[in-house]
Amino acid sequence: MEHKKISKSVLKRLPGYLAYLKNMPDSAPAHISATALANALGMGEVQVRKDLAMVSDGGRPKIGYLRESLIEDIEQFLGYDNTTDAVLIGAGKLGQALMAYKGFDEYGLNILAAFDARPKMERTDEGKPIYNIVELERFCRTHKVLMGIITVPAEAAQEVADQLIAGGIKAIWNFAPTHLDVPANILVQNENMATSLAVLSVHLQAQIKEEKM
Amino acid sequence: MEHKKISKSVLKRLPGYLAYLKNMPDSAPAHISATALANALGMGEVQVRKDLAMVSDGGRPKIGYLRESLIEDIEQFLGYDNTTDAVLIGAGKLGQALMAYKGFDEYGLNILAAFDARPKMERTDEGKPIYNIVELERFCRTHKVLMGIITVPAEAAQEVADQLIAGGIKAIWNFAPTHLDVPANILVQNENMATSLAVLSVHLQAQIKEEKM
DNA sequence: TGAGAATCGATATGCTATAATCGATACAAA
DNA sequence: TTTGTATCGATTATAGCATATCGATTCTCA
Repeated sequence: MEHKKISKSVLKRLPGYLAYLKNMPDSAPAHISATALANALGMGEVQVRKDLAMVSDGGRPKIGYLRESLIEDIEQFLGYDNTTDAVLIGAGKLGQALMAYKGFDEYGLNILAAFDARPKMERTDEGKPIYNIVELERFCRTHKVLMGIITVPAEAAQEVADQLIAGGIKAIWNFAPTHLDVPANILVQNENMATSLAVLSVHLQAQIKEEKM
Repeated sequence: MEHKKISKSVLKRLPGYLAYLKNMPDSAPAHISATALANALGMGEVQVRKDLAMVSDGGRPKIGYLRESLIEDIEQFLGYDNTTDAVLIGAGKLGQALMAYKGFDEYGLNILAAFDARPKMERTDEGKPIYNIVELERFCRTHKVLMGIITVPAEAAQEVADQLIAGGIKAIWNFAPTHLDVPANILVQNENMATSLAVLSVHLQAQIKEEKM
């Protein structure tokens, strides 16, 4: 399967399919149709079919997709088959929680080390090293790290981002609730809780208003 | 300012404006133009203007918006001015990290209590109670809680969601990497790290490929 | 007081994503 | 072998969103 240009919306849906497929019991049939997937995830069946067609060509009428190879195709497309190294900056509660999360292996993500302005310990509970932030740039360069995860307070985020970029990083996963200014070729993925909260909050307001009527 | 129908894309951008406005030093001018905002956040100026027009009408030519009242307007629109109560289920590392996050007050979110299948302590470090999950449904009903935050492992997420809904909840903030099946009037906001990772991973792959050429 | 500049708000255009439709294909059962 | 059905894949339509343009407004400065 060749890599075509893919839209971000499609890209964001793929992990959902993947998770569902992987969670199916082995006892389930070896084949699954786009229709079945759509129903299970509450989506339009056409959309699912189009999305799958972007990453795989194993779909057969009346049969569907072979689950095993579909999983493989999606994982390969998402690059989960070869691991990428990352560093995490900000060993606070959120940072520690991320370091402790086992599931990242599954996505081909390997957090090499954490950095902090004032490290409180030498290693995380999982045994990963925590360095002083002054080491950051050099570490990134020598280990050829391509991804940085920012879990520092908003005030410090921009500065950290600048150091990461100086260290040769190409992508930033930003958990700080602030906008980062970066060169065009650097990707910033904001994991901004504030935006999610906004959606929830507005929904709840509408609900309350409706109830009163 | 009346509440008009608003698209989700606009909604998701508002918190960005809000954060930027709030972070401006008091020494900055009292007025700010949509143009200035756009430049600061790296967006199109027309888009910013349209977004702001949805929630405020205080914009004056040559002057811009009065910062103070613009902040108020956005906050009111997002419902940050009146607090909503929430419960959190899953007092693991991520759950604890969220409980510890001070910033939620700012968004009008108040986490009343945490629940866990096997509580390891009676209170969080911040003094919020941790109850056994069997209490969940009753608690939600008696306290008229409208929002649930799910930070349990994927396997348990659906069951927790069902209990929340039985308890009368209207919105779910889901941190578990799985799809939740819920009635149509319940809003599920997925904070799915897997989707963000997918975007990052694909970007990095493209970068690597480019470099080799 | 009048000219100029900056900004807003509204309208119009183009694009992308989603949804709907239709024919083609492959298996199953008679 | 033939017919029916489920599913895929391609094409077309629709809708929503982003971008561009233009007139209207209001402040500043001479």
